[in-house]
Amino acid sequence: MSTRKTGASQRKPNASRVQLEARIISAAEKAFALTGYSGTAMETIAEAVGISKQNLIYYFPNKETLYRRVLRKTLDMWLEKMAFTEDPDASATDIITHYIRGKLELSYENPDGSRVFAHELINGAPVLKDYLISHLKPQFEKDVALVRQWTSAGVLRDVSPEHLFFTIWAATQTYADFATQIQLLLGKKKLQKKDFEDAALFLTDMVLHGIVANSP
Amino acid sequence: MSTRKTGASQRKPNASRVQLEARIISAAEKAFALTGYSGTAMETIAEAVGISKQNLIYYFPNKETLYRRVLRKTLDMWLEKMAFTEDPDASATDIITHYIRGKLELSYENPDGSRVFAHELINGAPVLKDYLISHLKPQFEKDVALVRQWTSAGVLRDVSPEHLFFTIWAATQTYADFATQIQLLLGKKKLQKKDFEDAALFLTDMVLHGIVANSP
DNA sequence: TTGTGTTTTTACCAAATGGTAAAACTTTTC
DNA sequence: GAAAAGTTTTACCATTTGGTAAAAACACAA
Repeated sequence: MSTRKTGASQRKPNASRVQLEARIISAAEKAFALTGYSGTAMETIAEAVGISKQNLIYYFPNKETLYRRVLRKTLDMWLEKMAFTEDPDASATDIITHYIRGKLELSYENPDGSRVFAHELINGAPVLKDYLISHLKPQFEKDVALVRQWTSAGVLRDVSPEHLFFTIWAATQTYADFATQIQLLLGKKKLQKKDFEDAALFLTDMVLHGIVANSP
Repeated sequence: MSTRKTGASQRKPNASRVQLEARIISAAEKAFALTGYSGTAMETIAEAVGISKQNLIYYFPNKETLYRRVLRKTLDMWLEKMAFTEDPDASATDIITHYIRGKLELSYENPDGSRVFAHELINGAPVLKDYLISHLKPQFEKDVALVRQWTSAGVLRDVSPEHLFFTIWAATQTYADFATQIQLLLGKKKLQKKDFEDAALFLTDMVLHGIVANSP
C-alpha cells in the first residue's frame, strides 16, 4: 500500500491491452525502421513505450514475434492500396496515375513501415520470402499481364512491364527510405506533403509520357 | 637503406598487409550490407576473413573505423562514375543515357556497397551526413542547373530536375538493394548481366521518352 | 472479503559483443 | 644471429542482450 508508483511511467489509466499493443507495435516499427531487426534492442522499444522490457515481453513473448507483427501491419496496409487491377473500365493512364499516387501516399503516411520493409529486403527477406512468393508474385504477374494487354491494344508503347513496376516501386519508396538524402538535397528539414505532391506530378508525368503510345 | 630507428611507430606498407586489409574490407562490406552497422558483429567479419577477432582488431582498432573505411571505399567508387556534367559537347540524351547505364553498372558490380549505403541512409546517415552536404549536394546542384538549362534550351520538357535525379537514383539502386525481391519476381536465382541490360534499356527508353521534348 | 485471472515488477542468467593487455610467435634489418 | 618491428594468439573483461522464473500488485466478480 505504501509502495507508491513513482510516476516514472505514466500509464494510460484505461489503456486496454489492444491499445497498448498498438502503441508497442508503433514504437517497434519506428525502432526497426531505424536500425533493422538485429540492430534493435527490446529494451529500446520498451523505453519508447514507457514500460519495462519484461513487461514488453509479457505482451510479445519474443523479438521475432513482435517483428513479424510489425511487418504484417505494414503489409496489410500495402495490400489494401497496392492493388493495380481494380476497375475494368478505368483507362490505363488513370490506373497508372492512381497507382503512383497511392504508393506515394503510403510512403508519406507510413515511412517507417516502408523502411522496415527495406531493411528486410536488403537482408534477403528471411522472414518475408514466403509472403512475397505467395502474395506479391501472383499480384505482380496479374498486373504485368494487364500492362502487356495495354501494349497489345496499342495504348502503351512496347516497354518491359516488369521493369516498369520495379521503377515505380523504387521511385515511390525512395521518398520514405531515403528521405534523409532527399531532405538534405532539397534543403528541407522534413519532407512536406507538397514535396510528395511534386514527386507525384513529376513521376506520373514522366512515366506517362515515357510509356503511353502517341503521347504528345 | 635508410631504416631509421626513431622510436615512433614506423610501419611500412607491406604488400600482404594491404592485401589482408582489402580482404577484410571486402568481407566487412558484405556483412554490413546484410545486417547494417549495429547488426554486424566484428567476430562475424573476422570469421569470414578467416582470422581471429583480436587479429581483426589489430588491423582495424574498432568497428566504426572499419565501417567508415567500407563506406569510403564505395563512395570513392561512386564519385568516380557518378559525375554527370563531363563533356560539354555531349548531347543531353547522351549524357543521361550514359548516366543511367553508369549507375546501373555500379549496382551490378558493387551491390554490397550500395546496400551499405542504403542502410546508412535509412538510418538517417549518421556517419555520411557531412559527406552528403559537402560533396553530394554541390554536385547535385550543378547537375540540376544543367538539366534546367536543357529545359530552357527546349531540349527537355519542363520537368523537375530534382525529382528526375531522385527517380533515376532510386530506379538504378533498386537492382542492388532489393535484388532479392526482383529475383523472386523474375523467377531467377540471381540477377544476370542481361537483367541489368534490360533494366538499362527500359529505363533509358522511358526516361528519355518521358522528358525529351518532341520525342516521337 | 476473498478468490481468480491479469498485469507489472523484481531478480537473475547465459550468451554475445566490443574491446584491452600482454604474451608468444614471425619476419625484417643490421 | 640478435634486436627490432610486425603479427597472431591467449586470456580476460565490462556491458548489452534476449529471455526465464516468480513474486508482487492490481482488477474485479461472487
